Amino acid sequence: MAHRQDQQRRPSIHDVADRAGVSAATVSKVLSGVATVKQENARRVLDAVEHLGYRVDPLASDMRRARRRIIGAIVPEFESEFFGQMVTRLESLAEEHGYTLVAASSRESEAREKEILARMHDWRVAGVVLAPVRNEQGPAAWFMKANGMTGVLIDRVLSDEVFDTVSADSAAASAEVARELVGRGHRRILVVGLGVEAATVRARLDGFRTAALALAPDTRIDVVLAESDVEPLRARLRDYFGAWEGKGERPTAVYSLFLRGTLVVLSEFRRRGWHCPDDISLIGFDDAEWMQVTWPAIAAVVQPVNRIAEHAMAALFARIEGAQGPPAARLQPCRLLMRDSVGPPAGNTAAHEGRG
Amino acid sequence: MAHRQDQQRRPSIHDVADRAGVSAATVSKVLSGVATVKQENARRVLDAVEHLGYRVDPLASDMRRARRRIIGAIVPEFESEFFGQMVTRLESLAEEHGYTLVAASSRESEAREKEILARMHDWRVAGVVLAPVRNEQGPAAWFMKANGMTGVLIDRVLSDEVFDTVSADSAAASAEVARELVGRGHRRILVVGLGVEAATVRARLDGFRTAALALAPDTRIDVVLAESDVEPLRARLRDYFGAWEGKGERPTAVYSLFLRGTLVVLSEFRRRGWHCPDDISLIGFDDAEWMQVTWPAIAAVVQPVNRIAEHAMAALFARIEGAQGPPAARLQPCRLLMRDSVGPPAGNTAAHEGRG
DNA sequence: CGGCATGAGTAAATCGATTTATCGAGCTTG
DNA sequence: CAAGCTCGATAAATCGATTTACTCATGCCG
Repeated sequence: MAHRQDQQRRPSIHDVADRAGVSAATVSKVLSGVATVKQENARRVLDAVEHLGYRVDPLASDMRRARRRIIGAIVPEFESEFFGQMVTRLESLAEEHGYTLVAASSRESEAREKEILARMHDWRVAGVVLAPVRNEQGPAAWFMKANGMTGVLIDRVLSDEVFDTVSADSAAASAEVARELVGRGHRRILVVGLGVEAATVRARLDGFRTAALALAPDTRIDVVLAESDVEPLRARLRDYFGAWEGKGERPTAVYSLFLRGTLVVLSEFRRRGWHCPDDISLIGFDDAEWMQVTWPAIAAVVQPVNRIAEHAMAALFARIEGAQGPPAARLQPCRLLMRDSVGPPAGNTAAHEGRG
Repeated sequence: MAHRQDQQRRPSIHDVADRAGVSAATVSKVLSGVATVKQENARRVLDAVEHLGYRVDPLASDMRRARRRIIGAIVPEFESEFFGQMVTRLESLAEEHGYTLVAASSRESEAREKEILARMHDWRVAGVVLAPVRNEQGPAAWFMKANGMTGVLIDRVLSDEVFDTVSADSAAASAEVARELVGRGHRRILVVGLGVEAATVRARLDGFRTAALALAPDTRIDVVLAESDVEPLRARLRDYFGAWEGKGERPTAVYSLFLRGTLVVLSEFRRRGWHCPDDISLIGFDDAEWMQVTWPAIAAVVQPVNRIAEHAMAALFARIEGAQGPPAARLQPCRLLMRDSVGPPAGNTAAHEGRG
């Protein structure tokens, strides 16, 4: 009668112990599968658990151990398909290992990124999967190092001398894009990139440039850099294409290094009345569901989201379980999805002038 | 010398107490802003906190109270813009109240939904924001009721006799769509809907039908229902339009009740070489960034994501703080974004009057 | 038979904070 | 001067589980 748990209070391990006529320690042993418990007692404990609907309180359970059964994930945003899928996959993997995933979005702010990390440190997470806003040199990664946290960096990152990194092989994918475009005869190509100092984005550009020039040294590559916001980018593109007005030789193909860039480029084409691939070819880094239904469908580099998530978690759990050795920098291959937006250069046969 | 925290161990409240020459209880009081502490001691405590870089362990701090400072959020998926934005906003709001948001995705499975809920119950979350897979009658909502959990239901939900609900006013938005289409002269309209028993989706259909028939009783409305998967839906649409082959009077407008439906409809148009709005008009429930850059831009109903999140959190915190009273069912108005995909019926350039 | 290993179980310490009950000092009041 | 009160501070209980250290049998062996 001393313990009544039928009201609001959830049953605790002591309620189970009382009902089974054993001590709390024994209950704990049964539930954690320690062998040194009499059959009879184990049965009584399990009966009591069943009857009371007892479930371990993960918070209390984690109290005693230095690292809790929680994995933190930090992504720049939840809104994109890429990070949405990423978080989903990370969540599954964490659960499979008996961990709870706590995800947070840095909203493209390094300050916030560090704050979140500090909070996760407060939570004594066992490990963190960090997709940094900029690159591996940000304050967040620094914080993780300074506090001896266990973590893995993904996506906008190439390698690090403390943490394992996993990302898409941007350079290789870009080289393949170069092969496709140059191979079809394009010699004037516009690359739309992010102004951010992300190592990955730089790799996308360099990979493309190197491969294109190797295939055809006379290839002329223009680069327009912009922030990720729609409006400034739109303005810069307008200026860029405006400058070609009247002159004959504008680019015959555009390679956008990031998703929103592809979106804005496409809408600029529409504004000018240009059609792919007749007037100009378009290919983008990063795929999205809508790209199949635009007219025409847009060719794209598909990032191996799932494989990145899987390798990141594998590396993280290895470190959590004490794996030593130098940090590994892993690159996952992308898939190039050619669609109707890419064709041979427009001006090859007849002069093609879009009106601006 | 007894306590050394400089190694790996984070400083605990006792380390702070030692350094400040007071007891742990006093430190706790200072940090929680209780007034009955001497100035001098408070200063010493704060100095020690500063010097040691002490931060409260939220897990330990939450141990004693029945409800922890955690809010759970469950959404069907992370990949869509809608739920991505939703989680982002919920996260901000939770943080503003000093709570941590733990988000999980049910991946459109009611079984998983219930599992997640059980886990959150284990975590003794203070409250849950649940966007159910189907509607308010699922096993998850039932579980919440059975366990006396505090929660708010959002999105695919109209009202509930236990929990507050917040969702977009689908019916009103659909009525407005009807006004736009019927007003432009459309009398044969195809509605593409989900087969799921979601109250909201039903409301979208009913709202549209009622309004359309009220405006023009001779309006003919066809309905194609499908699951959310792309392929079956594509097949059903192919069949539907195929049946009109040769016959003259196929629908002049399509209203899709969900985002992926809009996507598939558009790609079916493309396959048939139909162009919006000349050959057929298209408008969809739910907006996405890509809809501005398709050719033409697609008209859409914009859901008030942020407002839904805000009202949901407000209601939730009110309940957490003990607000009584009957559950409220709140509907947030949508915004209709007319774009180029909607025009007068094909072959009816002049008259906005129906044929009667 | 004494000594030692082994098996089964439990009391109590522990994790890091919060909260309750208590205590001592200083001050007022009858 | 004793009783009563206030203020500030603290020891100890508490939250719910895990783990350590210890007890008590029992069994085996020399």
